[in-house]
Amino acid sequence: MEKKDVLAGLAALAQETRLDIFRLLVEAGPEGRSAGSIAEALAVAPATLSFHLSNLTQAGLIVQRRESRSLIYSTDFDRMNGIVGFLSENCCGRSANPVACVPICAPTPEAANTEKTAAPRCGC
Amino acid sequence: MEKKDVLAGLAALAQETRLDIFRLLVEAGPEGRSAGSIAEALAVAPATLSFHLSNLTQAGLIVQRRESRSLIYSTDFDRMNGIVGFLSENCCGRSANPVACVPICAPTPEAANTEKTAAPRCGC
DNA sequence: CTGACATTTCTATGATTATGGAATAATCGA
DNA sequence: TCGATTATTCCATAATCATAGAAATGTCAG
Repeated sequence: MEKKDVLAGLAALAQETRLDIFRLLVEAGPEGRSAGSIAEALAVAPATLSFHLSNLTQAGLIVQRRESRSLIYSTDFDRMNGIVGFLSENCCGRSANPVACVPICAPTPEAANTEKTAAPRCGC
Repeated sequence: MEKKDVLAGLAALAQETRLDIFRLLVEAGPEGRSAGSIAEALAVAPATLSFHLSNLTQAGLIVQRRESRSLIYSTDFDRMNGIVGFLSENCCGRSANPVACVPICAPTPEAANTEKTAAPRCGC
């Protein structure tokens, strides 16, 4: 994960409407939701929603697929995890006080087993 | 963790200089670094650095303490974890496909034992 | 092909943010 | 107290971003 990608992701999430959209899609899971359904749920004007969806998509946080006349959006969990991993990289210089930094973000043991290429995480 | 706090945190991190500062402080751990040391490491003008440090502090991501003439800054890991937790709340409607959302951010088993008031995390 | 629907792109406006020079404030050794 | 050190606040300028109306695009049913 490169810094500019992380910056784009954080900038995308640092806006109330987009944060609402993202959380709605996290909740929706892999099935996702249509643009119209999101617009209705959040009471946002279509043009405004489209602007934000485009922003989130360019940041790589969500992906789009077409289903008939609707465009369905869903979150890209890998990208999200990459951003979190970037923030905790080299935590405490990879040593020092474990109390302070262990919680930041470590995969669960089950997840670690099935994981392909995990980004470096702070386990200190 | 309230939405406005999460937004402030994300907005603070969504800026290159501040992201650099934050990561430097994550690496430094609980000991932290002085403003001057940060300015030198990142080659940022004092007024500009101060602006960004103030921003990060107001967002609650870093804390300040005085040590003689220097102001020492260090990260607030709890706040960081709260933000990550907020992003993954209600992941996949608390059920559904575990493959998709498990990795987002779950505390390690050891951390879970010693934890006081953990924010809700996505373990699906 | 036509009309209805779902969503995006275009465009203009108003609002927020980053930068760094200069001045100010806090701390400390002599 | 004086001067040096460390860092912040003030200020003006330049740049970026959010919003939503109107027009355009893509999809489909009949």
